[in-house]
This record gives sequence, C-alpha cells and structure tokens, in this order.
Amino acid sequence: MIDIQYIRDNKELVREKSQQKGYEVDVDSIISLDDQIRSKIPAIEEILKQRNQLASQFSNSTPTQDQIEQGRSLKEQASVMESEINDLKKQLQTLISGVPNMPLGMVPLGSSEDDNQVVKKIEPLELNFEAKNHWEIVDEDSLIDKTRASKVAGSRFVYLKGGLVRLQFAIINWVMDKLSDEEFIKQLIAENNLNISSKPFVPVLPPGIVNTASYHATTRLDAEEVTYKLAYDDMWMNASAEHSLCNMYQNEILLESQLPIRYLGYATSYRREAGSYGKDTEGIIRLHQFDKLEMEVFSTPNTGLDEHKLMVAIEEYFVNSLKLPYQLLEKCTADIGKPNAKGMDIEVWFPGQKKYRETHSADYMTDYQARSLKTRYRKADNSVEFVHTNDATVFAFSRILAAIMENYQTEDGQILVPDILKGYIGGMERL
RNA sequence: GGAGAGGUGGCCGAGUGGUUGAAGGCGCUGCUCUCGAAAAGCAGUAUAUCGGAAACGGUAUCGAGGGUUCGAAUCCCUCCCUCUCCGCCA
Repeated sequence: MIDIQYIRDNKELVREKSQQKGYEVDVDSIISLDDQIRSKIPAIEEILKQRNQLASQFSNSTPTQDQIEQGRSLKEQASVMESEINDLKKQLQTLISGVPNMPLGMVPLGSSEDDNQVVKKIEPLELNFEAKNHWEIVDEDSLIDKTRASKVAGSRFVYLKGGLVRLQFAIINWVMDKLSDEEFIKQLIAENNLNISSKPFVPVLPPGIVNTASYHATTRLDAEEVTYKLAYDDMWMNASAEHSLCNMYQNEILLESQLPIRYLGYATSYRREAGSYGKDTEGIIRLHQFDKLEMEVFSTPNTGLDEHKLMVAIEEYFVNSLKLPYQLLEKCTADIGKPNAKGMDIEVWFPGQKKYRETHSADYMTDYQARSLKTRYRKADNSVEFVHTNDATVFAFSRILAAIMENYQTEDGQILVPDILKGYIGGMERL
C-alpha cells in the first residue's frame, strides 16, 4: 500500500509511474475521497469531544433527564457521521490498494516482459549431441512420475523419485551451510561494494497455511487466482514461503538494532496456475506443488537497496556454482509487479528447449508491503518508521531440478551430479 | 472434539461502570551525585490521526468486531488466540 500523503503530494508522478507499470490510477477520485473524509473528521471529533465532556461531569453526580437526552442525541449524531466516514474510508481503501508501488528511477521503462534488460549473460556451451528435454532423458518411472500423480491428485502434480530427491536435499543442505556462514555473506558484501551487515540468514520452516487477513496484507499475488482455499476454514494454502514470512511481524514495531532480519525460508508452495492451460504441460517446470528455498529480509530504508543487491549476488553465486548458464535480467516497469519498486530475474538455460527460462526472482518492495502489514521499527532517536522488505528465490525446486537434469545430461542418457554437490549426496556420481 | 481459565503499555502486573491512556514494579532514556562506574534521587518513556512553527491540545485504540449506557478496559453478543485437564494423534 502506498502512502496517501505521497499521492496527495505527487499526483502527476503517481499517475505517470503507475502507467509505467500498466496501472490506470484514478488519482483525482482518491484525493477527492480523502478530502471528503478529512472534511468530515473535525465535525465528528467535536461531537465526540462534547460527549466526553458531558459524560465526565458525572463521576460524583447523576445526570438529569435533559443531560441524558443530550448525551443520546450526541451519540446518534456521531453514529450517523461515523457510518458516512466509514463508507468513504472503504471506498478510499479500495482505490488506494489498487495503486502499485512506485518503480525506482533506475528501473527501465517497458510495456511488457520483452522490455526487460539483460544485464549479464552466460552463454551455454556447445553440445556435440542433441540435448533432450528433462522429461525425455530418462524413463518416466525412474525419476519423474506424473502419470500416477495425476491419478492420485490431478494434472500438474508429480512423484519425484530417487536421485532427484537426493539432489534436492543435497542442494538444501548446501544452501543452509552457505547462508548460515557469516564469512560467506561478508565476502559477497565486499565483492559487491555493499554497505550492510554481514549477519547470516536464519533458516525458517514457516506455516504452510495462511489466514485471509494475513494473505491480503502481503499485497502480493491475488489469493483467489493463485492459491488454493480450504473448504472448511478461512485459510489458504501457502503459495510460497514469502506469504507466511513477510507478514510475521505485522502490527509490530521492531528495534533498529534488530535489523536487518534475514530469513531463509523453506516451504512447499501451492499454485492453482489458473490461466496457464496448455503452458509447460510436460515435465516439472510448472506444477501445482513445488518446494522453494527463499530469502526474506526486513531492513531499514537506507539499506534496502543493498539488501536487494546482496540477494541477487547470492542467487548468482549459487547458479554459478552449479555451472548453469544463465542470464540476469533487470525487470522493466511493466514486469516488476505491483508491490515492487525494483526487481531482477535470473533465467537459466534449458538446453532441451534451447531457451533461458525464469528460475529466480528478487523483489524489492521498499515500504509498500510494510505499510499494509504495519511492520515498523524504532530508530535511535525514538521515531518510528516502516521497514523495507525484500524477498528473493534461492532455489525453486522442481524448476532447478529440471535445469540440472537438462544441463548435466550426457549423450548416453545419464544425468551427472554437479561437482559442488558431490559432498552432499553420499558419493553419488549420477542420478 | 469435550470441560474449564484467561487475553491490559517493551515486559510483569493492578484495575468489574465515572477525570483510567490506564496504579505499581521492571526495563529503557536524560539529569543530579561521582575522577568514572555502581547505588541512590529526580524527570521522561505507546501508536495512529487531526490542528499547531512549536509548546501543546482534540479524537481513537486495554485480542478483533458489534451491542447496552449520559458514560465501557470493566456489562452483553460473535469471532480469534493462549493456557489447564480429558480425548485423539505424528
């Protein structure tokens, strides 16, 4: 959610920046509603003041019938005005929640994802054989069984088996080791000239189900479209660790000394994938259920951007260490998403499809998310301010497993284990 | 799932209709004292919003929402959460 005062002070800018993201924002209606509310407040407060004054006279005496009548009348006036104001507030709330976060000045303008800028590209090696898609490399029965999963759960579900499962747990342990290591964080900070704490990430297993209020407060991913709702309870299946991590400090005031708070969340993520009929129906690129390792950081405003850069550096470190060809994209205004001020994606090369495909994203929300979550921090001078939030993928599992399968396939249909993971997978050489 | 007890400020805790935004304590901040520290003493210490340059003042908030009342932290209703015992269970 964006600050109403900011909208009032920057009408044109808000209109323009929203347009850059593809949002038509009715700034005039927002301000007019806000004006109406503001104009009604002094009157109702005056009534309430009179009511309070009247009532406070009777600590040691009994009100007369006239005074009782007066009190009743004040109460009625106040309640009429209150319902008017609440009505306007609801309308205003709806309009304001439609306003996206403002993109930072460095974000390239664009009208679709085609305008994302490639800021780095690692070219794939030439193969001397025709690479297969990951679902074609091995028998369905050995690593990926979607046929039986569809019998049990439906389409876009999978039984992952054997070496793929070993691979996933190897990656988890590797990531846990690195991100818990302060020296590792320190090194990345130095390499990237960042001016932030070297505090390691704390691993978290968050709730897998989120209630409606918390879900909406994340300002991310429209719940109805994205997530499964439970039939008998007012709850939603988690669409990613972020949905139960970013809101854990809602309605709290943290201390500046606690920041940054860096979490490494691991969660099974559920997506309805409504509207993606026909896309990626084969393989394990797009499933209703996948596991994800994800970073979530709460920081002060002046370190938010560096935290974002650190997370991108972490993503790149892991992808590089797996020797996966990739490109790093600076997402354009149209593609960063409603709550984002800036965002970067990593697309890893899939030799079977001969394409870079999105495997990672890093999102910087400035105070947009924190404002609707009311997550604040107390500064040294005792003043209170909204935190900045960042989140980013470390690994989205089914997808990174598919990328490894395709990039580590051999001509004779084997899949090798990446060198960096050999110490984590019990000496396995191939899946 | 059954029965019961609760949810008050950063924390503990008092408060069952009337200057209670909330006693007292702890913590924290500042000052006094001290060479310094500790101790002691004094003062301050919630959030949001409106008005104001500020001082300050108004309004709202005692789990959430609604109700009763001239007046609600206190009474009533609904929901959420926590704890205890029983049941079930990884």
